[in-house]
Amino acid sequence: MAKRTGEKYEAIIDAAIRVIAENGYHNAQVSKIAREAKVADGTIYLYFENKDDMLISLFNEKMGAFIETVREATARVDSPSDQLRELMRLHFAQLEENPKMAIVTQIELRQSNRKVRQGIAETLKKYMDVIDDIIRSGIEQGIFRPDVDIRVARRMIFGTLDETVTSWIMNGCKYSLMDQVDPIHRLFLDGMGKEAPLQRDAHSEKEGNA
Amino acid sequence: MAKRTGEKYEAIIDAAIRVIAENGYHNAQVSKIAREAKVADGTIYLYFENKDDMLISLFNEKMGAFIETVREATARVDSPSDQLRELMRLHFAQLEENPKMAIVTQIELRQSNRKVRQGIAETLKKYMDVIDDIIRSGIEQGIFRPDVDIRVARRMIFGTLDETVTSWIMNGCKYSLMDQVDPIHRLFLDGMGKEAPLQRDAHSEKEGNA
DNA sequence: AGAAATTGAATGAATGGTCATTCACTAAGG
DNA sequence: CCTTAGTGAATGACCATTCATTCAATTTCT
Repeated sequence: MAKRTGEKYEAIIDAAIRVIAENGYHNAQVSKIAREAKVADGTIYLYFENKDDMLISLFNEKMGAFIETVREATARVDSPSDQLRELMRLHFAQLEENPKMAIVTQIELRQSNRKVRQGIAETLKKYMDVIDDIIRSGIEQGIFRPDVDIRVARRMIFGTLDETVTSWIMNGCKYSLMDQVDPIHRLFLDGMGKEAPLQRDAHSEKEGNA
Repeated sequence: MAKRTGEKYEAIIDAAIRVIAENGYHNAQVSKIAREAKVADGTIYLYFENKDDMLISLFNEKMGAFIETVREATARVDSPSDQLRELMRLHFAQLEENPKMAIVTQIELRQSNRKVRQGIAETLKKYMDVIDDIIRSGIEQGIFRPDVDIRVARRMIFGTLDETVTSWIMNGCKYSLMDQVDPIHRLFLDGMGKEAPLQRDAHSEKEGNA
């Protein structure tokens, strides 16, 4: 029971993406997905344990492939700064190319229940690890400041990409995400502050505040 | 019909926060919220149009008050850099102080349907405006680089704070959010890159890339 | 080869459980 | 005695999941 491959397996996953993106999570009934996949309701249960399992598989299948792509692409680049840019480009490209997938992962799947979110979290963790690796080698190679906290930087990077995409979707996918790569990359590397060493040292020296 | 004030009104909202935080959005039945508020199921419909309306009111009520606090606090500070720090401190303080509220706004309410999210978006927009104002005056006062795109910077700021809080919750609220204020603030202002003007100019000068 | 038996993928109507919402009723205050 | 706030059992809509049934393909038998 619950085959995890085959023509119908993929047809169902792709249909689920379309149905969820078009109708929203709460209106994505199993029967609607089945109809879109040109399959009977019951067939879905030959390929997935239940609806949750289908959603988790959907995410892991697509996100897993994406992470592999990012791993390969960043491995082909030397500078961690460029690796970061490459990751951002792929992140945006992937979602810009496939807005329905973007809607599903950025908006709709976040409405899922605890179990689904747990199944998703594991895969997401792998993406975080890719980001961590880039930051770590940036520090080791002396490209990034040695005192950046990897976890803090990772949350900034992921949080910014995520918010950028969410906001893009919420505004109807009108502009190009790819145009944002360089401004964001610059912001990550150089910050928004004017070069003013004195001002900066003032903060980092006193540290404690009420 | 649908009074939007009174003792019970607040009791219901507070009960909803507790029930949703403890049971998750999908197990927060109206009857459970009513019981927690020591009120009959039907009473909820004297104060709210329907369940959605209750959730939207919950968010707007609490978030609205928070935004007002931030507005007042940042108005008492001159430097946009410190205004930004103040906003971050309040953002983290508010959620650290009230983890149940944090769970509801960061995790559970994101599972709501389209209508709820729309109701929420409007209030969230006001928060974005506060962030925009800080960035804008930072640029005007020459504290921030004149070429930062306000929208890009805003998404970085909000996205980072949001991801930081979500990650804090997902890991069981074990560490202090407040400790993150300075490292993040530093990252926003100075970036993660080592001071290397030559490297930076390389990017900003050529611009286009395949 | 042809007939008969077996398999199991696929079907989709029926089921059962869950909840948001309603409304006929009660109680308290003026 | 009338009004208003509050009650909670009953209702009805919704939907994931099940399972008896179909049917095409494959295997076994004569």
